[in-house]
Amino acid sequence: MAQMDAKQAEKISKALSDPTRLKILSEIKKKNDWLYCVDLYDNINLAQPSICHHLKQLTETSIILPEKEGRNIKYTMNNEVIDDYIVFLQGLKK
Amino acid sequence: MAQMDAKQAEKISKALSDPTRLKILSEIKKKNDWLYCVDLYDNINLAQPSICHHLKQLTETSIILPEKEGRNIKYTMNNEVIDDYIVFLQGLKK
DNA sequence: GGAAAATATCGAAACATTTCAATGAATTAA
DNA sequence: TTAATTCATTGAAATGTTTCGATATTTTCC
Repeated sequence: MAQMDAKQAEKISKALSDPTRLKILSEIKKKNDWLYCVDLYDNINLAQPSICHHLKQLTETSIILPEKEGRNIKYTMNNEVIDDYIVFLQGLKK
Repeated sequence: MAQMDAKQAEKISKALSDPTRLKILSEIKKKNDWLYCVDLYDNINLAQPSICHHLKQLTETSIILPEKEGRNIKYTMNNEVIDDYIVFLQGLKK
């Protein structure tokens, strides 16, 4: 990703503006590397399609990266996107 | 503000997840210090109550700080909140 | 005090997001 | 190949956000 523009920053912000999605990110962080989708069903009190919906928003913005492993999917944090977003935020400051 | 928790980060994210609000922040940045509310009516193609609504969301989260000056209100960026938000984001990374 | 200017509030329409039950698709294991 | 497991999609209800016209509030200037 080059320089993040306002439209991209808006999308990242929106992806981060939901308690379930922040919870998912903290679960990934807790796992330290890869989090399996299946593990979320234990920790998040929502129906499976809802969790799937939130994961989609996080993957579509590339905040997390999915990897298929058999019939499971595991996710990892994409630090680059967060870093680019931080650069954008720094640019807002006076 | 002490350590920003997930609930606060969610609110900041939501405040930043709208094109008009990002535009307002870039206008404040452009002015380099203080932006007058009135100046936004020229640069943003929305009715006055809509702009007022967006300013409210930015002030309620303390992303910008208002100051009354006669019958005008001027706004400045609150770097601290952005910095605290950035610390929260860094904490999401692996 | 009365008129003008700047911002805020209210209420409703339009639009977007979240949630879930039902169902589909892909993969594994028996 | 059949059954079980995991994730994705669809469609609809509930909820939340954005927008604006109308109107209220606050301050200034005459």
